[in-house]
Amino acid sequence: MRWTKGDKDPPGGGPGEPRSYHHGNLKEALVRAALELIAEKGPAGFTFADAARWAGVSPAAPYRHFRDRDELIANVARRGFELFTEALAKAWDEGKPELMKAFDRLGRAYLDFAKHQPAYYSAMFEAGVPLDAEPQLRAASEAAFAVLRGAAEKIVALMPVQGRPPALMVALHVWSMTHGIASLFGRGDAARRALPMPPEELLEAAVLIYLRGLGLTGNR
Amino acid sequence: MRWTKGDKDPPGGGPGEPRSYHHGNLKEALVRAALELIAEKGPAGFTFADAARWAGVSPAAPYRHFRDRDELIANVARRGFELFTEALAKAWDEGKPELMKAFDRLGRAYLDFAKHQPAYYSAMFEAGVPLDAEPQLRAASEAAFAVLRGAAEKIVALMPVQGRPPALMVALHVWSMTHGIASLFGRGDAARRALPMPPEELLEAAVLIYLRGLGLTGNR
DNA sequence: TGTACATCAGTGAACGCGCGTTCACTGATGTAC
DNA sequence: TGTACATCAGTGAACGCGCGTTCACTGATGTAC
Repeated sequence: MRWTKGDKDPPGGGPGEPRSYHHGNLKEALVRAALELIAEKGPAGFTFADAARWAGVSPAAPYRHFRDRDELIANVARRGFELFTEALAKAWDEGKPELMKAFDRLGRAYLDFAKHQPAYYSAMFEAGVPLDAEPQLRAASEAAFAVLRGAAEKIVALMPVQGRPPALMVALHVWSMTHGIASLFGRGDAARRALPMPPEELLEAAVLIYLRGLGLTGNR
Repeated sequence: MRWTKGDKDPPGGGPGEPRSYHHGNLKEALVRAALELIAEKGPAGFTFADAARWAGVSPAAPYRHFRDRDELIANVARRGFELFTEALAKAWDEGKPELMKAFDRLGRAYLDFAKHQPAYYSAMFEAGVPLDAEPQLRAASEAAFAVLRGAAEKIVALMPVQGRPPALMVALHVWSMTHGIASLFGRGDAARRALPMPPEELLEAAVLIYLRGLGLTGNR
């Protein structure tokens, strides 16, 4: 799931670099352009022509790779979900070595992604991309949620069978809380509010209180 | 805090209606146009000229009332926060007659606003309006949060002094959770996910579990 | 190894369009007397 | 009550601009023989 420029990329992956008549990697360059431009001005803040300009090609060139701007953004969203899934799965690491610690890592990984990949996050959650705008987009989005849900299942299994809450509900609660914190406070963005504590701590406290409410003491 | 068309409005408040040379209520009509258009196509989905067309005036007319599109949206956001504050305060009703029930009403009012005033909600939270884009915008936004915070203070006061959590933190948690649910599931929008239960119930369950985690039993 | 050819990614010029913004203007309204 | 005038909200024509999209084209690359 590479999204940074690799060693073997030909020249021309970024603005201003000289290149031959054929770009050689324009599709990737357009995705990178979209990421740069979204990060700068939001998902609505750039045009197809902007992306072409950023990649150093003529305004007609992107049509060889994407039908239109929406298809480009949907592609970015799909890649975003794939990276997101990977990041979450890595943080969760199947709950090893200790479920509660792993669950905390999972939440932090979520916030971390929103903070450090704001362009992907924006394309995934804020650009209004319909989930059927691109093959595999829905599947990629579901895969990300599946990590959360799998974690919730293991957490819930710590509880006695009677009164055990549905894992799906727990997953939705944690997702909502985390997404809410990420949206309201997670980015350095001028429209957001200031916080008296880092978002990671706000989230950690919330999850601890929530899990205590479910009857988990948090010390195992 | 009127935002619907009142009895005394002159003709011309909406598209297609005949009117005299002077519109008479163009500023309000432009705000309504923005709301309609945001609801239809999102906060980035309309232009200043669109708003003028919707209100039935020439494209130059809006300049008598707003410097540019951003000022129009910021105005919508401020009005949104004012309505939001009013709706939340009314639902909370100072915790009467019973704190827990009132707190539940507060959460529902939040979701209700996001659902039934998606255009305002969008302008307030998703349009990227800087809080200093309009006089009173920041104050209006803080007033809304103050309702939540005041409620959290009363809830926290139910607990014994030792181990009482900061009310600010509780307010932030509830705000994040509610905003998260509203963003992910709260609107009928195609980009959003389906839910196995109504968002109101999802929120209610989350808040109950959370408050239980704080040591509140929920039966008083 | 060299040559001919097919493929295909990117060019650049062109188009119609709608937007943002300005301007001198005009017509409705309100008010002083 | 009527009239003259000031005010001001909205007009409509105009402008430059950048966008999305198309098109016949061109030049680089790969491959069959």
